[in-house]
Amino acid sequence: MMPGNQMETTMTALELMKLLADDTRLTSVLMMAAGPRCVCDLMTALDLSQPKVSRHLAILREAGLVATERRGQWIYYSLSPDLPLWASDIIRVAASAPDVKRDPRLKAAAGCEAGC
Amino acid sequence: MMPGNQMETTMTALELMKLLADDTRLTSVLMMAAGPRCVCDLMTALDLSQPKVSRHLAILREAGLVATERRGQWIYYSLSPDLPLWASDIIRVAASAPDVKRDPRLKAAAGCEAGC
DNA sequence: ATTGAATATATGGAAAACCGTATATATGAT
DNA sequence: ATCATATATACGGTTTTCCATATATTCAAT
Repeated sequence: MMPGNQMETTMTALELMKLLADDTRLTSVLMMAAGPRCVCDLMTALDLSQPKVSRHLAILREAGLVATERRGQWIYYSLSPDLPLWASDIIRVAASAPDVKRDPRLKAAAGCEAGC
Repeated sequence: MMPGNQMETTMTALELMKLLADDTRLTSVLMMAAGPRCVCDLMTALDLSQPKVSRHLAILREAGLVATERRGQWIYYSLSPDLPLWASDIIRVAASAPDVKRDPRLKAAAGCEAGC
């Protein structure tokens, strides 16, 4: 398989809601909405174990919500470039919810603070 | 307790996603976005058992997403009038997803066809 | 007071989701 | 070739969610 491929081009509203109905996945997606993130970015920002982050990212990837790009030693995740407009709109609006704007985990600057 | 009260005024993005991450609840909410619906409306439109609809509506009500109003023999559910804008925006955008627009269950005219 | 219709809740079980731990793979450096 | 780092997956168990069935409540009509 070539890198940067998309597996799913269609997505239902229900499927998107299920993907976003988990704290790890929702917060990861909201971080990616501000730019690509590698796994260690998310690990440190969300203070979660590596397998946990990786497994949830795999779910997002298999659903076609996020795309991956390898850069040397690590892999960057970002929102899929061919997301339908309604889906990226929902993510954008969710990012405007007060509790999200207040979330300290999302205030971390882009780029891995752990030096990875 | 007085009728038409709201129990929860705050809601997080994650909580909303969890509420919408179930087919019965999502479709019910999308139907209510077009106007108030009684339980029998939803039962017939979605072809679901009464207890199933009622239980999911209770979940939406307890979360403060929907409000109820009794009219004689039956009870109308509608989107809570004091939903934050971001939440109603997400519902509105979800209603624009292609699979939702195509959903035959949502094409039923307002008002109970079963004559209730 | 009884009945029937509409709605709500309780209960037990099945299915799905999530998690921690352990292990595997892939890359880059020595 | 070996090692360290980054990431992915497999496994077993726990928790959560969902469901079907049965029962309770509430209102209106008689």
